[in-house]
Formats: sequence, C-alpha cells, structure tokens
Amino acid sequence: MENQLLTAAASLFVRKGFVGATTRELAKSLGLQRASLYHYLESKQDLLYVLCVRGMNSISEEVAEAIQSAPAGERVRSALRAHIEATLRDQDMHAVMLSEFRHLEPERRDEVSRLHHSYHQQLRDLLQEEQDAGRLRQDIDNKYLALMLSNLLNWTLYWYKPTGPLQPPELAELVYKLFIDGAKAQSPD
Amino acid sequence: MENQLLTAAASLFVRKGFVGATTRELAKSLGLQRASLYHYLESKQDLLYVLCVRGMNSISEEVAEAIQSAPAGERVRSALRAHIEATLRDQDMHAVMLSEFRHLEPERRDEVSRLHHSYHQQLRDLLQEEQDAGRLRQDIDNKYLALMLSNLLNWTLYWYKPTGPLQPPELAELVYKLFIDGAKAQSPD
DNA sequence: GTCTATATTAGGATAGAC
DNA sequence: GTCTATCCTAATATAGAC
Repeated sequence: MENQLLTAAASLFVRKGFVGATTRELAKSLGLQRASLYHYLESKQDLLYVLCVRGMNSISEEVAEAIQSAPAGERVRSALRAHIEATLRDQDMHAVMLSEFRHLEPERRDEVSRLHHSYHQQLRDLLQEEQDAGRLRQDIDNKYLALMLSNLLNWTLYWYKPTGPLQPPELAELVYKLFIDGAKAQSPD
Repeated sequence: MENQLLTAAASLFVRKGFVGATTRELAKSLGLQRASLYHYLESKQDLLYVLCVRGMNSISEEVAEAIQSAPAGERVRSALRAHIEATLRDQDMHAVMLSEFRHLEPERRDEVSRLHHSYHQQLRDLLQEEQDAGRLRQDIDNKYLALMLSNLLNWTLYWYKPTGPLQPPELAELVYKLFIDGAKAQSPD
C-alpha cells in the first residue's frame, strides 16, 4: 500500500479515532473522490490493519537489532533507545496501532495481539537476563518490571511533541535514567 | 445522572470506544428501549462528559487530600497510592476519561483539558517541592519527571486486571519503588 | 486510475401514545 | 418513565462510465 495513503490515514486516525474517521475526509486530504480510495484498498479497515502490522514489526525488528549489537552492559539502554526512536520516527502510526487496534475484526486483532505479545516477551527476556546477571533488581517480578517499562514507553507517544526541546535520543536517555536509577536524589558515585 | 447508567456507559465505551458505542447496545444492557435513554440525558455525549468530569475530579481531590495528610517524607508515596487507588476503583470510567475525552465538543473538551492540566500541575508542584527539599534528583527537569510519572500511572489503566494477583495498594507500592529507586540492582543500605 | 451516481445500512435523536 | 414508530443524516462501499 502506498506510503502517502498510510501517512494520511495515520494522521486522520490519530485525530478522530478509527471509527470517527471518515473516508470522505481521508479522500479530501489526498485530493481524491471517496470512490477512488477503493482502487487502493478493499475496506477502511485494511488501512488500520496495515498500520498496526507495520508499526508492531518495526519496533520489534529495530529493538531486536539494537539488543544484538549492543555490548553486555548496554543492552537495556540500547533497547529503550531503539524503541523510542522507532516509535517517534512514525509517531502517528504507532499511536494508532496502540489505541485503535482493538477495532480490527477478531481474526486480525488476534494476529496483532500475537505480535504485541511476542514483542513484550522480547522485553521480558531481556530484563530477565539482566536480573540474572545481577544488573537489575530481583525483588520486583520480571512481569511487573516489563509492564512498568511499557508504561514508560507507551504513554510517551501521546504527549511527545517533535517541535519541543527534546529530540528522541535525549528523551530516550531521560527515560533510561529514570527507569534504571529512579527519581530519588542520587548519592554521588 | 444515575450511577447504573454511568457504569453501563463506561463499560461500553471502554469496549467499543465512544464513537463505536451505540445507544442501541447501551439501552439493551440496561433493559430499555433506545428512546427511553433520552429521559435521562439529552445526548450520548452527555454521558462522556459526566464520566470525564467525575473521573478527573475524583483523582484530583483524593490526591490533594493524600498529599495534605501525609508527613513530609511520605508525600510522593501517598500521592501515588491515592492516584492508583482512585483510578483502579473505577477503572472503566478513568480509562474512558483518558482515551475518549477528545471526542467531546470543543467547549467541553477544553473544560476537561483544564481540569487535566490543573491536576498535572498539582503533581509538578509536589515534585518540585521534593526536589527543593533534596529528596528527588535535580538533574532531570521537573517537567519531564512529572511526564514520566504520568506515563507510569496512566498506562496502568489499560492492563491492570482486578482478578490478578496484585491489589491496587500493592501495585502502588511497586510503582513507587520503581519511580523512586529505579530498576537497577539495589546496593544494600 | 479517477470520476459521478447510487445502493444499502445504521446511526442519534424526536414525536407522541400510554 | 417507558414504549412504538419514525425522521433525518451520514456512513461504507459498489456500479459502471471515461
């Protein structure tokens, strides 16, 4: 599917939600008549489906690559950075994926859920290895460590403004610092 | 507005989204005909509006109360706990408030935005005081500390299951630990 | 590949009886 | 306070010409 179409759809779905977005407005933003859209797709839902699959795959692949190529002590930092850079590079698509995928028909929704679950497991495995290596605390179950990391990563998509003072790599560094060291006043090392 | 109606609406809006939810299904879940709903409200949007205002106010009030009544060193813990208990006590309402308030008409949306902003400022002020008192790190701007705390608190609404092993106070303690001390292996105090 | 015209369905909301 | 019947609008999607 053409990138221009997907970009326009992502932008529209972010603003109106998938259900509230109309093919009228999508066509208008592309300078087409409604009917012309159906040359490129079979249904409005196809757009959401492609956005979700591409979004999920891009995170999963970039984070896997980042983990593999990082030295042992830097895997978490590298993963967080890759996640944040991937999602903010295509912020609309990833925001749509997160908040609208539930509107897919059951079969496709399950497929995206599996991708999501598999990525979450990637993160859990990474955190587990770091716990085993003694670099991460072991008094919090792996499961909750991963969920709280997801909290930190996902909600960022809803407030980050690329026009603000922070660029994605700097934001990633902040998130990493907080996730690893916490917010309390640091004792001098 | 009657609680039974609001509870049914919150549950429906969580599952289908505000736009995707139909008055048909809402009426059915209450054992009424569609038209009968309009004895209690003027439009479907009224439901969303009431849910948003009640949701925002309940957090704001309970957290303010928690901060006031806590001893100096315990304010952040107390605030987090109040926030998490308030939101999970009425999880559907608060999830709807967070993800659906953008579908309010502009005037009402702005009103809810103001409530939201005012609560966020409450949190920032608290964090600022703690930074000034030397209890929280000062190398991360207050603004980002507050945003990352929001990440931790908000996204939780989307995965927490009351049937799981953790009760809200226990989850609050986990979130507090991570926010304050971070995930790295703890040096023995 | 894009258009005009239209089929079809379903939504929110209202009228007015009981 | 709840009902049946209906209005009105707008949505997705299709047919078929150019």
